[in-house]
Amino acid sequence: MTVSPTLVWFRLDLRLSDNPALHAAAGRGGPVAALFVLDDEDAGDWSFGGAQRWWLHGSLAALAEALAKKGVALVLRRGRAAEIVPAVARESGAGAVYWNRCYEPWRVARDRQLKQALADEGLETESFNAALLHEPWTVKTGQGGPYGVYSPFWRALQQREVAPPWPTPGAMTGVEGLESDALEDWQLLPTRPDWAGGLRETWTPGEAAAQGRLGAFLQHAIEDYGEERNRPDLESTSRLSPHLHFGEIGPRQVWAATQDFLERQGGQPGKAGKSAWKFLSELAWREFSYHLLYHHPALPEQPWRENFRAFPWSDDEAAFRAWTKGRTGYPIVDAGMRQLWQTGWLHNRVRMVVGSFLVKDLLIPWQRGEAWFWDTLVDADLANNAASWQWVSGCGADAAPYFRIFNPVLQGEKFDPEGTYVRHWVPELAGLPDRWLHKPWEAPAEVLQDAGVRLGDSYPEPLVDHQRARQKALAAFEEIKKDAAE
DNA sequence: TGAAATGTTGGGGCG
DNA sequence: ACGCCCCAACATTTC
Repeated sequence: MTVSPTLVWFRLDLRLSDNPALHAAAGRGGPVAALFVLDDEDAGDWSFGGAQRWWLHGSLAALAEALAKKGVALVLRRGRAAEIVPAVARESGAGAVYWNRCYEPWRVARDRQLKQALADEGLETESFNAALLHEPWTVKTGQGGPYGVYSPFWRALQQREVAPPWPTPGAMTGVEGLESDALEDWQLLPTRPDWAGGLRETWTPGEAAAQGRLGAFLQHAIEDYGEERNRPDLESTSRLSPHLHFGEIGPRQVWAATQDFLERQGGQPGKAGKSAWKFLSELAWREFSYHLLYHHPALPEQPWRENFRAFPWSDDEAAFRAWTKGRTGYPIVDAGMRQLWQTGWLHNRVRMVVGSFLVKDLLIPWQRGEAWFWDTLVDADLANNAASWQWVSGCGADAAPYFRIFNPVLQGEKFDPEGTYVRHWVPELAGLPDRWLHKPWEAPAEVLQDAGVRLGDSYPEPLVDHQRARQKALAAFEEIKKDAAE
């Protein structure tokens, strides 16, 4: 008796290893069809941003090639998943449709309906966990609710066993004759202008590159991660975020590989061991964000702390534009915003600095920063992006206290002490001595002249005075504190 | 996963 | 020798 084909619907799980849906499809025994749907219409405000589209192109090309080697063609379709998935299931004669779960609210709602619709057509459906260490509904406090504070969440996570990764399927039988869009026709790559040069230089999308990143990190950087992770001038972080976002590598794989590293250390509580656990705790922040989003679907739009709805934001369009362009006059902020624009990525420490600056120095709503990051980050991830902006704004779950305002000068001096980061991304300041690099407006006129810096001309004057901006922010926060008390 | 303001301490200069 | 002041260094609290 022949087994009917299985349709695997790929989404943010663009890998063959540790892919439970694909693994189950291969194990079911019949032919396997693979589908990716460009579902912009379903996504509303949260369809893939520009940098993500660039990445998606490369990732889909890599996935198609890897699947082809296993005997399976990747079918590309564009439109509403609720129509396309059942249609491709019919076209392929599938008896079952498998996919890995996503946690964006719009996907959760859509997929639930879709699953019912497929079942109504008599198809077997099953969804799997490929994106998280643990499902959001399985991690509960002693009270039985979801965690709202990171530290106890992380403690709870450490008590749990992480499931091992699934093996990569061997050769499969494909389904012939399914029509597919051409990837090029989706026009995911920018053309006029082609702003993706820096992205191409910086990144290689795809599962193989993701594994390469992880391997290189474990080999060269993880030992010093604890001490150097906050240094944007060093290559001290894993840079796995876009690979994780698109599911080119899964968190269980990262967890398992890091545990292997820990075992090779012989379980010693030394620097390397502490660093490795620090790295895992960052993976747990990703997990925490996903759980928050799952339990609070309004996270990307609404402040978690409700009194922040009354916050007296400013709507200074010119200031927002200066921030996006990296022309605020604060070197560490500008360096970060330019790194983001050119490479589609930003060091986490600098994300906090530029985020604090937008929200607290410029008093611009965090949702605007969130939207800019959504469009420009290759790793733009609904859960991480929303949770992190709420964190830095002081309105999120377990957020930084509202009065925690980053001083961009001190942050620059502390985390870019030799100024290599600023000099690289803000070359017009490269000639300044270290002493003035992070605060050029305080430099004596002759120092500026020697460095070829003309403030207000070759490099902007500070957009705001940080000390005064800080006082304004604190006063604004006092306003909503009163509101909360009433 | 801050920074600034304020408080405390202790060494050294000096009358 | 002693008390006084200054102030850097560190600690605590406040925003």
